[in-house]
Amino acid sequence: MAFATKKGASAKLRSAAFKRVRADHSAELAEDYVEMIADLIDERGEARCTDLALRLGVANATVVKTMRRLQVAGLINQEPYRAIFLTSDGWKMAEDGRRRHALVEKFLLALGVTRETARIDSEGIEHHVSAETLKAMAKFLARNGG
Amino acid sequence: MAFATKKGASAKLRSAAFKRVRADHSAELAEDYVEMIADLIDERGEARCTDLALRLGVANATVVKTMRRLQVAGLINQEPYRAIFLTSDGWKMAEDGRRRHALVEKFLLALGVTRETARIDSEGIEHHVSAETLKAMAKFLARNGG
DNA sequence: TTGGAAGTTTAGCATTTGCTAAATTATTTG
DNA sequence: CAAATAATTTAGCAAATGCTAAACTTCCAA
Repeated sequence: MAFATKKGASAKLRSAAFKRVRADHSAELAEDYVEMIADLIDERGEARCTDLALRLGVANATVVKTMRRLQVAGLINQEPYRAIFLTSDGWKMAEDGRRRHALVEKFLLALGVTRETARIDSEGIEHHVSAETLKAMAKFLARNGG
Repeated sequence: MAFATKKGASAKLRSAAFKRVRADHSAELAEDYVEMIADLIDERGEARCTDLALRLGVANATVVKTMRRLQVAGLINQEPYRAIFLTSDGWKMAEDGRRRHALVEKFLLALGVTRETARIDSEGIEHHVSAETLKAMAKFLARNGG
């Protein structure tokens, strides 16, 4: 090591944040898919791969592959060539996501950004907001006409 | 298609947000690495793979591989077995990241979360905050003792 | 009831991002 | 200065996430 400075302890603390971000990313995609499946079921009675692909902006085959992973993860159920259903774990995740998403979006609106920006930014932000920060956002909303 | 509902136009709009998130993710890693290289150079005079690996919580070989990509992207310069230097593009990215990062972290603190949460959440959030939202955060800070 | 359009799946590929183990180079020290 | 220690690189692997093209089902309509 070129410069013998203290490290180790502080570095380990620091690295924890990055590890959390990396872990978030794996969960993130599952959450987005599951949330959208829930939306489709509510809006039109069933969720189909094609609709998912269209809304997420990915290819059909990508959705299919992801569905297999989600099934293995116990979040959805699907028979070949049939519509997609959420398991109870899936519904729980979807509803958690929706709640968080809605709150972040409302918060951004209350902060004064445009509707469009709130919609886009909340999509990226929602997965990285801890329970504590979420609570602080809720408190802010309560104070500022949520 | 099972239920003939309007789609297409609204779906394309919707999918844009997800596409932005996916695009953000590719940039995100580069930004984290570059920002940390800048920190190391400022703190201790040079940036070494080992220190990066320690702080980011990844294996050494992972850093090396990423360095090659960053070099191809024109963000860093490095001779074999030597320290890492930022190009001017690299410095620009690092400074952008630092500014955004610091602002988001201060904003979270002003919102009332603990120091630790602000540190961790800002790490994940900073990459998904648009210029407009950033400006709104700055305005909030100006009003609320930033 | 059957033929074609629409939807789904499979196969095969690429990239990113991580890992461990082994080989190589630099540095420090006895 | 040579041996030991530390740092770096290479090689080879794996998983996640994306793609296109081709094959297969399903379903509606003539």
